[in-house]
Amino acid sequence: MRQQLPIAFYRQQDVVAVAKALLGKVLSVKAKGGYLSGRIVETEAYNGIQDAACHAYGGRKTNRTAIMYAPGGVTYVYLCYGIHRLLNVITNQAGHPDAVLIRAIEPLEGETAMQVNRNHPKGRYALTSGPGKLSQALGIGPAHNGLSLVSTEIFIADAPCLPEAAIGVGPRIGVAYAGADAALPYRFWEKDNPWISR
DNA sequence: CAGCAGATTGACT
DNA sequence: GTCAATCTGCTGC
Repeated sequence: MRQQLPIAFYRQQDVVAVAKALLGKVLSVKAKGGYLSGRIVETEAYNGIQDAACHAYGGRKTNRTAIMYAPGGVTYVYLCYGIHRLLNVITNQAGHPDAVLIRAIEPLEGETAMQVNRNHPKGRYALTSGPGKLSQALGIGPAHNGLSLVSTEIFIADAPCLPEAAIGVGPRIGVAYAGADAALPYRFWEKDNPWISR
């Protein structure tokens, strides 16, 4: 197993740089019978209080989003549409509610267990190719909200950054309501990887 | 307190 | 292509 990313990685101030750097790294979650893990192949950056697409836009703070104001290096698991859980990584210093949404991974360890979690084996690439799908596949739930990423429960292992030429860049998904901020190129993915979302 | 929309997905026309 | 599922939180009465 590779080494965990240090806490300093998450506390960088440029959330966009962190979102790009996370591509190719390996997300691991402890589960019954061992770890479930996968390469991160798609991310989105949410740039704190100045980003209209971010839950903490304008300094909003609720029970749900309070964890975003913690120092970087913890998880933020958000329940979307009352059904789907979206896994975020909180970045930057305390009081700066920046986050990186993990949108898709490529399974490495425990793919069979992920299929059991998903209970919907319709096509191999449907397993983890979306933020709600990957959370379900990894068994991520409310109990995973606010956990430290420097732990044995859930962590991200280091790996070489992708070459610039292998990274696709574009606007984020599902944030059309955010006005001008919806067009920002804050979504990153590994080109030609079949596990990215649609 | 009611109504509504949302960082999604899967089933159906 | 459309639409429902179902919880959080914002807006307005």
